[in-house]
Amino acid sequence: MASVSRVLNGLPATEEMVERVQRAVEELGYVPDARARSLKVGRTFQLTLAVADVGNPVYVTMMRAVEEVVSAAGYRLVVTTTGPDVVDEVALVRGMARGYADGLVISPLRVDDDLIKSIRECDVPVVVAGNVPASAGVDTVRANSPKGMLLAVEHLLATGRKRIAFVNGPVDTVPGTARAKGFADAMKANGLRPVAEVEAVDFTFAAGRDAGVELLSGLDIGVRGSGAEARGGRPGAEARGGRLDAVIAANDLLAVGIMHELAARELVVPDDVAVIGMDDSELAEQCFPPLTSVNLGSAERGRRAAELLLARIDDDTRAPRRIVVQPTLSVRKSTP
Amino acid sequence: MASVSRVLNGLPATEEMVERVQRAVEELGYVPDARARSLKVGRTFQLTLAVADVGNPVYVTMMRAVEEVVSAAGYRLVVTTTGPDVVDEVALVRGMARGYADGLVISPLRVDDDLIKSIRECDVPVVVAGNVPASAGVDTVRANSPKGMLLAVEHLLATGRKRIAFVNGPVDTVPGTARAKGFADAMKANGLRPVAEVEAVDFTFAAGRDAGVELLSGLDIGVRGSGAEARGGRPGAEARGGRLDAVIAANDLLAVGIMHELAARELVVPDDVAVIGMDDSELAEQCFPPLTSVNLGSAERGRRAAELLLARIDDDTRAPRRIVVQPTLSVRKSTP
DNA sequence: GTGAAAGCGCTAACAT
DNA sequence: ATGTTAGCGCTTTCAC
Repeated sequence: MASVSRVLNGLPATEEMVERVQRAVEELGYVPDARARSLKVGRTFQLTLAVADVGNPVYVTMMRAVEEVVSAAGYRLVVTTTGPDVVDEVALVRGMARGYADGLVISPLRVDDDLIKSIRECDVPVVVAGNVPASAGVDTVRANSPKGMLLAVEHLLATGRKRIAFVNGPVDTVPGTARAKGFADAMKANGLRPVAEVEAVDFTFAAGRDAGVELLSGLDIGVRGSGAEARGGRPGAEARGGRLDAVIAANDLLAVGIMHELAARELVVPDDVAVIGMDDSELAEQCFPPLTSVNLGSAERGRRAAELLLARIDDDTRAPRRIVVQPTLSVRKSTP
Repeated sequence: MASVSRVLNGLPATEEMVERVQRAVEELGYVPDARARSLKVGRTFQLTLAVADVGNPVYVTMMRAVEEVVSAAGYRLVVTTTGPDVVDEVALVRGMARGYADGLVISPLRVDDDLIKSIRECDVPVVVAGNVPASAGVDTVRANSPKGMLLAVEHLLATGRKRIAFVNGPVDTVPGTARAKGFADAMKANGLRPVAEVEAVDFTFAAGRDAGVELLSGLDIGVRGSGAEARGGRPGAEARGGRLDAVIAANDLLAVGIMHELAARELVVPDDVAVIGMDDSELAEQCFPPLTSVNLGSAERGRRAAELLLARIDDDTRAPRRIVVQPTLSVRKSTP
């Protein structure tokens, strides 16, 4: 009956009809079928957020922000995981054409032409929370990694640390490349040369530990007092060429992994080595000592991405926008 | 054209037809509409996992496990957040009748009659990853909290600690009540009385810190050497009635929050106070010192819940099953 | 303001 | 083996 639909959707109806419908709905426990509805009206009132790894706390921050904006606008948010491979990201974007949702916010770890093509051709609006070339012509909200790196390096410099190592994630990822370049530029701008650079296999805690092993054994400073102490120096990170003051990690999970390897070698953070993470996720606050971290604005990126998506859904003719969110530094005990 | 449908679904067709369809699909970039399909076949091939808080790492473990089982069975998994309120859980379960997915795994924080009713009456199969009364007559996979508490208490006892405090989450939650009872029983079984008990406002890190403040100021041992040291005792946690040896927290987030408050009072874990968490989440491994934690089998619970859901979808006439997963203890540096 | 009827895109049953 | 048709449950004309 069409009147049921009208009443349920708040269209004009007589008082009596409203009551009649409400009673019937109550009695039968009737709930309209969302699939049939969306088939007819062409909208699902669902939005999808796709992230690479639910275990990465940066996505928690982002999810919360997206959820807030999206639910305020009357949409349901569902989250899916893509994993680290670009083919799975592409499959997800292609799959959106099946009509699962009215829009997609995707934070891709790896980007290739296929992915960009799939986004451009996608039947539903897609906003990328991350960095894709301007030529791609898609809505994006990205962080300013280089600026963030500069904040990190200059903070270390300001607190008297010059011998800096960098632990990056895989450079074949979008954040990996951005941070590699950002780090190199930031160091150069300050007349510094890195003590060491290590590339972790991915952006996880376990990879951070492995990278820590590589970093610290590579520098031959694994055991406190192995050299510096004997020569009367402060026990700690002594490289062939000099001390290791500080480590910058490409995200918080890597930073925490490294901190564990430092501890395993009895190196104290921040006394022996300072550590800076990136993302300023909940983990930075939770870890011990609390981790100084570059806030790349994941909450704001989530919010802006969600807003962009809603705007795009509203009007598909707008020119693609590219929003950049500026970083700040959250200084904590790991770099006093 | 029905033949297209047949080819795409792998039903018998002539070679030529298959090719003809494939070419057309390729050219047009045709993707079948999942809404229309599910409207017709009555299945979405999507499953939903609902959790209270994406920021709680225990759910990360569970999500991974559920995802694995579910995707192996050819389903898409989507994750939604309910928040801590039972009314939102109820709304979510009720909403499932709209046909968003073929089944639901829900890990409810709070359970009331309304929720149980909504689950029983739900048009799609629901499996509860958590504890609901047997009388509810729903499929459940739950942890054995009491047994887990016993492992924790007996481990502390075996490592020479008797003066144990307990920080629980809200007792009006399912895990909160289970752990309160489990702790009380485990202590009694070992002839112990708790030094202190604190109820955090929820199962988060921030609540853990607040609970830590309450615990440590309540015991008047906030500052190292405030009493014990003066009397020649080991500096550390001195209660009115005696020392505080150890803290058991109802989950890892609370445990980590407490560890921060201990550190703020210059109490060293484990030397001054041992700490045990529950859930054995990734955070237990990541935190420092690494946290001894009761593994309540969240991965296995996720796996079993997913399997139960798939079985239930297959056959809706089976009697409800109630699976209990047994805990183990992951001993780490926080309780050597 | 309400009922009747068409149709969203797909698949399953039927007819060829 | 393929084309035709009905219908999944809803919303939205279109008459009245």
